[in-house]
Amino acid sequence: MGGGDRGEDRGGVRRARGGGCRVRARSDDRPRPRESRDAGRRDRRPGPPDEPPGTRVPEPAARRPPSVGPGPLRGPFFIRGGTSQGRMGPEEESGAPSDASVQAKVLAYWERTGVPGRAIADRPGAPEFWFTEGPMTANGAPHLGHLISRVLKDVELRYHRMRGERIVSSLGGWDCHGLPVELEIEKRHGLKSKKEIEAFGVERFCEECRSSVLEAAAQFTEMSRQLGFWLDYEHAYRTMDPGYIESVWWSLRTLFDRGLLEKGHYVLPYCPRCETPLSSHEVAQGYRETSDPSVTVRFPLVRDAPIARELLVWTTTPWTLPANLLVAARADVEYSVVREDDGRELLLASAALPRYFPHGANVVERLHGRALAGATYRPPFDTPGPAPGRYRVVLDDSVVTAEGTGFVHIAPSFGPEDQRIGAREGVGVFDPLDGRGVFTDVVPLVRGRPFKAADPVLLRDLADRGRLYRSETIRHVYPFCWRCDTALLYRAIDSWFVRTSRATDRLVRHNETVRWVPEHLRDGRFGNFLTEAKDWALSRNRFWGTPLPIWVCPDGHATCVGSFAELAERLGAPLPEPFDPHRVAVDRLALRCPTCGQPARREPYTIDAWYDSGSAPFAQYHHPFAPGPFSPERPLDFVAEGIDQTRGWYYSLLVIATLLFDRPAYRACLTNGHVLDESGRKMSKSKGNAIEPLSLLARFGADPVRWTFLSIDFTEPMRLGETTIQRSSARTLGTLLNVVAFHLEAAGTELPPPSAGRPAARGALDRWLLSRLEGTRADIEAGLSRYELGVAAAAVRSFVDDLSTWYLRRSRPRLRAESDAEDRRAARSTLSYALLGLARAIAPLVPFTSEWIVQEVGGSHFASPESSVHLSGWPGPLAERDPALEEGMREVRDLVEIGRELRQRAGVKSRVPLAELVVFDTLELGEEGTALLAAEINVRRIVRSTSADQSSYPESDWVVRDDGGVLRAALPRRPTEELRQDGLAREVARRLQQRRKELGLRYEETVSIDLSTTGELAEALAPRREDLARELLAEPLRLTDEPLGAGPDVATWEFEGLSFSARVRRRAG
RNA sequence: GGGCCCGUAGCUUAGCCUGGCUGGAGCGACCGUCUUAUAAGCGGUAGGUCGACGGUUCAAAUCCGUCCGGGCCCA
Repeated sequence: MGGGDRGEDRGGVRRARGGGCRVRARSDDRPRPRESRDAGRRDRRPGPPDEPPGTRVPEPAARRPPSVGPGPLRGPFFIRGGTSQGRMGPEEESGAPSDASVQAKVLAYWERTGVPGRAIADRPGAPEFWFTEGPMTANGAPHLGHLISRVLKDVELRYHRMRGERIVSSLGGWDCHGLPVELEIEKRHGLKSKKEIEAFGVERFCEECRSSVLEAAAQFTEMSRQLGFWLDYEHAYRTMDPGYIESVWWSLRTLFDRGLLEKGHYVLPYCPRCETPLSSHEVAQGYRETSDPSVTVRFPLVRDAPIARELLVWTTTPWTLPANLLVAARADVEYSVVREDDGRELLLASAALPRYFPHGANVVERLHGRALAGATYRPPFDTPGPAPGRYRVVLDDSVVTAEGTGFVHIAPSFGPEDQRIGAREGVGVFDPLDGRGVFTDVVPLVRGRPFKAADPVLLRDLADRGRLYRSETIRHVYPFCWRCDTALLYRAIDSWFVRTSRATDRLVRHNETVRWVPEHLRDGRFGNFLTEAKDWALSRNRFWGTPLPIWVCPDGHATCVGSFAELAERLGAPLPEPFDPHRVAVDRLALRCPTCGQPARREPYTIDAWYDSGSAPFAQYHHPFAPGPFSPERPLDFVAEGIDQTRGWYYSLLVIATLLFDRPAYRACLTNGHVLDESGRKMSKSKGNAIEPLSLLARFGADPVRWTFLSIDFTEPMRLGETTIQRSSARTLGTLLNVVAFHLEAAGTELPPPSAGRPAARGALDRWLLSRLEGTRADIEAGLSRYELGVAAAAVRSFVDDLSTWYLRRSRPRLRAESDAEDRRAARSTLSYALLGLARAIAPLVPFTSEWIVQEVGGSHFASPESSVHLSGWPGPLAERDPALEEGMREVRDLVEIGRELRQRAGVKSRVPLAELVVFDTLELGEEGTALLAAEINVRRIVRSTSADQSSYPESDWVVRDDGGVLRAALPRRPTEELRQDGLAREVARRLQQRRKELGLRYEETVSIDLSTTGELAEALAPRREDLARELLAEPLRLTDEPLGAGPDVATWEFEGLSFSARVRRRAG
């Protein structure tokens, strides 16, 4: 869409392939041009582009960032029914995979097996979810704004697809027409004006526009591919296609017949460089602060009196003074006559006196505006020449005194109010500018000067003639062309209008039915805009756009053509084959006026490209000329774009739906804020702080980027940088990947089979995890159903946290070979089940990570498309919720925290066991809860006490947690001697484990250990030698009091005044 | 000049609609800690006029008003 890439460079990477012309008459069934077929076939090739078919992606290749930037044209990448090429070879050795390697692997799998095409395949008969992709401006390079709204759309579309719904439609879309594209071509050929374009050749110019669009589309498609944004790009709609244009014509004809499309001569914002008027919503995109003259000019009254009187008139546009025809005053405003030292008298509003005479003025008379009505004056320049009624003071209520002098200079060509007043007074118009905003011969003084450049010359002339009272410069906000950044001017011009002002109440009413996210937009920014809706200036004096299908005969009868068939009929001849309904081809066609029979010529306009994009819901189906699922009664269920589209696509969609079908355009509207850099500044190429989507995706992978957008509040302006992405993705996605990696490694070949189903979990920890899993699934479902994506993300974050820091932490021994077989199986199947369930529930959010988990934990290892999570349905309830259990576990975890605090206060490290923890008056923890608590804080037993009597726990022997007089728990200050020795053994074991790790030993590898120590430590170790050996997988573990001597495999440790040394050796074999 | 949004610890923020528990949490800092998944986890410490002022109320981060600051949009 047009609004997307304001301020971005348009110098996209140019690819050598020319744009094949796809244009043909609608009856034409010839195959597509070669180029797009080639592009398609390319991607049909199995495996990643750089690999021969069917080979495994080697590790190093997976670590390399996916290729971006200049490269071969990829073309549409979602090919339906792609072939499967067998499985990918064995899994990586060990350790958690990086996001980038996950992404590369999953992407290759999808493209090899055609999963995306199958996932988005049409499902006739299924419940429908109506959506339309806002057509992307096929121009310039994608930026972060494109990226984020595509993430939001993709999440919702995936969710609804998983629910079994039929997405109407899943087509991608390209906004092909309009100034952005034209500017690109102008730049490429150094064209400076419309005249030069005409000399260049309009047909050739349009042809270049067309191919430029096709080239730019490739970059956007690549971004979507890397992001995992699944739409049907192969059949993407394009606003320049003949069928699309015919649908737009049909809609314009409908409006024309209803009297809602009319020609007028009104003052409109006008870009002198582009030589075309702009619509108010385009102007809205281009305001910025600038410096302008602020001048006050003397307008001498023509009067029959000895004392000269002069009106003071203020303006910020001196260049409009040569077009002055009237001065407006207000009847009920009081004006003062101020006598100057030289005897001349000045008139200005009394309210303006402080601004002009801060130190007081010699006011000789006061009068009201009405007394001045009809007074004549000498104009600042005499260019327009005399005519009846000119150069008079007229009265108008639009005059204000908050700024200026209370006298308003009226140039009917150059302002909406001016035009109205001029028309009322019948003084005609006078426009001394040509189409480029350059003064013509009628003002010799500034002939040939662009309007702004005339200011200094005109001011100097006024000063020379003593007519300039005051000249200053002000900073104020002024509109500039949103595309070429030229200062706009307001001028009267012929234009075709869509009469939106006649539908204001319906626009407002329809908007009230929309679910806006964030909600405040409905009645706030967007709602306000609707209530002041002005007529939509539709026509553009340009080349590359949908031609306005209106022909006018010399008598002024206008004929609006609503289809190609009608055009042929009115032409009395078949249309040329192939027919390209763009300028030149269409301009050539002269109709016979149906009213008077005279030849009629087409109005030489194109239409606002925003009208094209607002027609997308029906025009993408070539409605009403081709059969399709579109229904005039049904609004879209969902659209999502950036906040800038409140004045862009959201608006044009609503206007067109209202005028054409008298219904809202969409039911829900998800809107994201702008992306700022890390210090809160706007991103722009010129500032060098812009982040390119493709490089971002290459560096971090799609899911970390997606996750970041979902985790921050995307409805407000977002600060975003690399650290933001690193942090938010490491925290949740990184943790999740590590949980999976741990599970896979610990389970090894004993990974539960994929068909295992819901485990019959008996243990509290397992049941707790499943209960939490189901709660999470339900929260995600609720969030996505209400378009509250942040709610879904928060639920995932909290679950992953619990999964990692509590379930896995407490289950590590169970998951390894250390526990009994049944418990081990229970833990593994529970974890597998939870990971697979979670993966399905987060598939819409992080499709790559989700797919990887399902493939690896599910055991299908990227073998077939059938196993893809994205072809599975949205999960129903995954387990029983058990609120009491969740609450009990909360209590256990609270007590763990308390226990740790008590340990810290007692100064006893966790690895030194203590005899007991006494807990008071808490929930029933159950046997398992008690065991978890005891294990986690390393006490031999938990004692539950109901007598909260502090005196039983003297401070000399106990540390006590006391919450405002209520005892929670008590812990002995010191271990018993035996426990202390246990602790010492732990110290030794911990250090030797560390040593094992340093030596790079795997868990199951056995070692031989010679351990030398004396005294207290030897005493502690001797009786615990067997346990120690088992734990360290040491065969043998030899204890000695002889020094071990030196050697590279001997290490010595000291702690708490004790020391030992050990020789740890890997056992051969 | 108008409209909308935002303002809570150095940073990111929850809580505000529907007033009441000691204003929670994450990052960062510091001290300590964890028998080997993690850029991790855990305990503790420091860090808050909840933008300012006024009002309503027994009670205000929360409701109302005014103002200040920032952002976006419009004129």
